[in-house]
Amino acid sequence: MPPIIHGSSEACQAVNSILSRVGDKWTVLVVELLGQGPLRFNELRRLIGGISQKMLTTTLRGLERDGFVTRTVFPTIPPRVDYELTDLGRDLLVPVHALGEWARLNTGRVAKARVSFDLKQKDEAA
Amino acid sequence: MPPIIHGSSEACQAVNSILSRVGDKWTVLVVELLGQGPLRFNELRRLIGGISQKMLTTTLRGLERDGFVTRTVFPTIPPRVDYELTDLGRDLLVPVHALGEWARLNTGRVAKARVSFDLKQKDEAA
DNA sequence: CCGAATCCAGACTGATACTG
DNA sequence: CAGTATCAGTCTGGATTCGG
Repeated sequence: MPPIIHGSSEACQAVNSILSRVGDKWTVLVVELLGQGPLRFNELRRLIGGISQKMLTTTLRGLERDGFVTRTVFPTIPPRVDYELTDLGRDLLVPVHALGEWARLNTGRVAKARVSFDLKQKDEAA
Repeated sequence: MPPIIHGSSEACQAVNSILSRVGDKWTVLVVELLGQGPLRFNELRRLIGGISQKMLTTTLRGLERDGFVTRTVFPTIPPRVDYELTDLGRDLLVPVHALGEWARLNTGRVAKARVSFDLKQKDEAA
């Protein structure tokens, strides 16, 4: 999953690496949910609603690998696995929330731009 | 390109929509470059280095559609096209820079987590 | 209950060639 | 110079099935 930028500084690669993780389909949602406290696998699954086990597993593994969440297994019957944000994960939440807040505030502007752009395209086609 | 989140509020969809644009391979790089002033197509191409014409076009069209950049065509020979950030684009740069700054500061932590994770994986395989 | 493994369709990326 | 068109390879996400 490492997008490599050739003509650019290493700092940019670092940024891109973070953005790639943050920008994928489920990561932010999972991180935000875990931000309110630890959750079990199927609790997450239910809360998200439209995610497959595979994608949830993949997402959680990625987050675990990058040190954003911990995975705790209780070897009971039935088994139980808790996921929880690390300090690093909670740290990440700060700038992510800022971007999220920006998105919430500016959805209207973006939506308007899209409509106007699409309209112009259609006109040119005619 | 609309990732749909089922079990979640509309606000989350909005956030996700922005993050999907921001998280793709070239968008941030392009936006940051344009943040320093308008650029022509091939100037961008050269500055980025590893991008194909097609991807640069696609990225710029997406940014234009969302209202983050303007596209100005000079019908001269040879033709000339300038790309420039809009107010909305410059606005977006603020939270994006915050996230970028976080990434720069925390690359080490993430890298360390990855190494330790991969090591643990390898041990378990043995 | 948690999750690994497999298979598959569709989206995304990119190299190449061509156009105004 | 600034694209568009086409085609091939890769990657992603999801359904299904199986295991601990």
